[in-house]
Amino acid sequence: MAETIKGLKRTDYCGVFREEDAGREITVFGWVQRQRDLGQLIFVDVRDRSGILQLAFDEDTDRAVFEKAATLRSEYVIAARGVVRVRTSKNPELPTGDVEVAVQELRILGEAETTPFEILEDCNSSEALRLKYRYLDLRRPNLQRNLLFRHKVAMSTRRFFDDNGFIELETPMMIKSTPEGARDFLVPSRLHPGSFYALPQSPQLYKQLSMVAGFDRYVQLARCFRDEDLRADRQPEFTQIDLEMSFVDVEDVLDIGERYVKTLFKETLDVDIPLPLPRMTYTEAMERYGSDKPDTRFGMEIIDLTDTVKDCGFGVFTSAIENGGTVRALNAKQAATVLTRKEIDKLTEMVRGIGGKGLAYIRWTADGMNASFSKFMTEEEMQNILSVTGAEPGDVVLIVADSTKKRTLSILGALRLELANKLNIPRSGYNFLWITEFPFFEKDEESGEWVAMHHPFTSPLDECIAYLDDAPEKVFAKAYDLVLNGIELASGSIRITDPDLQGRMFRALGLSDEEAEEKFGFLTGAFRYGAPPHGGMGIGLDRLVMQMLEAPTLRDVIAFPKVQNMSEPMTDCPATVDQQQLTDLGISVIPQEK
RNA sequence: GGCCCGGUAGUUCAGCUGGUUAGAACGCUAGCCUGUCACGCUAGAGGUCGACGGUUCGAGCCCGUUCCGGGUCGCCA
Repeated sequence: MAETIKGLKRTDYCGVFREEDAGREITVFGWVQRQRDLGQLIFVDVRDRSGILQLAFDEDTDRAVFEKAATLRSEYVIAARGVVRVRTSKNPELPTGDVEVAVQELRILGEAETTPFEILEDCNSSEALRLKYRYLDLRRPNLQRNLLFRHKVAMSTRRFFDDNGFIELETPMMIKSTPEGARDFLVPSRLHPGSFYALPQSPQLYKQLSMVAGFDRYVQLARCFRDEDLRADRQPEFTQIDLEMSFVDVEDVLDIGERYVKTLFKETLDVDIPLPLPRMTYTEAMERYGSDKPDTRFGMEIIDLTDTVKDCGFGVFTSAIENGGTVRALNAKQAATVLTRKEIDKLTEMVRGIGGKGLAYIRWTADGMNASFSKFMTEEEMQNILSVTGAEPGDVVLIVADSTKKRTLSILGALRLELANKLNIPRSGYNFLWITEFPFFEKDEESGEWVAMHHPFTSPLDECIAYLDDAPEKVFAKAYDLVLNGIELASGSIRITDPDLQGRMFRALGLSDEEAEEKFGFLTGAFRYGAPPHGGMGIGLDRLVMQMLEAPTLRDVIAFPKVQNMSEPMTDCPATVDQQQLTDLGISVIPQEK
């Protein structure tokens, strides 16, 4: 039977005690990390969120207290009152290792069964098990640290934006579904059978309306929802630092964004981020790194071989070029020992898996040079490739040819990251990069139609408006992403506020006036009553914290995350509901075929 | 939905070419122990080898199906 807390008040957290506290009478609460019973002497490590403190029970301890200490087991919740004293044998491993508490009063506030896994810093139990007992997993010091750090990030964020005149508004969680983009989570309406709310993918439209409403600067630590498959860096439910500013252009938003990043990293990590952050246009990022979120902590940039090989004898290269494509390469410096034929075959498989036709290579070892296409090339043509790629003995040159430039580049972008992993290229530090001037439209590979790359409220660059109707490929957007070490951290844009331009935008995307009115009439309607020019962005808080802590997955920085099949192992949701609940909502569930 | 990897005590794993009663470490239980701190020592308990079916004299091991978990691609304006 557990004892009560009556009459006890905590004086300190466990982790704070040092030698100068000796002699103090204190009371602590916590969980038993470990009990070491030496017969006439018992030590108990008690743990709370601040750390671990040793309790000591010996010949001077009251007999009843001593006997109670003997019954303590791991993870019991206890209260201890006693006097801090300097240890006879100190433990340099522990911040509190110079002291211990001679316990005068001990209470067992809650007993504990043997836990399914040990509550240890380096727990090697499977994540599946730990997620089922997430409340135990969260007791581990590393997750405690991660979530306390996340709290500090959130506090620093709110302080920064408050200091800069932003107002936090709460936008609704039950909104109108707009089926463009990611799939919405739907919430049925009882009062309107057959009608549904959606959970927001972002507060986009509401924050724009708050600009129309005159709040001028808005920020929100906003929960967002997307019904798409999970990844290590993607959860269906996530938090965005969502902001919007009136009377600004691209420069103003980037300025706030980078001053925020600098302040945050200084306050929480004591890391200096030099400003201004580097910038690169989307086109340049694709050409150099084959990605719109390049990891710039290492080089290995993409090399253009199109001119070099356009007249060569290798049909794979020349036909790609003749079909409007391109030939590009990576030079994996000094990789010949790691990239054996077998490894290159694996890379070829990977390339095929992501839509490439194949992978040509030159492997230059001590035994000489071996190229997959050498028999199609003259000596001079080979030499040209070597000189353009800067190849030297020990290098492996990997070449992709494809009839579309975008595919060539993105395959090499993926290959570049794979190579960095395989070759263990050192990557450290925090490399921020703004990616600017995104294309406005992209061609859907299947339908061949132009679709908006961002949401349709993104403003084109001023000088591109002229091309809107006739040359969509020439239209670039006032859109920008913030990339950190190859991960997209933030994304934003300057919005369209001119109703005429917005109408042209919708038409360019194939939306009829009626459809546009039906879907977004409330927004375009608002813009007819005086809309300030505005823009903003959303910063992924979870990803930001994950990067700052160098955590391998988002699950390490979210208290109660979902797993790959979008369930939560602890509560076992989603789950079926009572038939009556469905009836009330006017919903019948179609049995799913296996 | 496709592909890859995995599933054996509470936990992490080992288990040979298919062959007796499936092992180890940690944890757990009990006893001993006055300076431990991953305490030590002694003893003990603990298993539907994910599930189903097949091959075989014999299956943890081979085959098929299936379930579960992780990663990845599709997807994520």
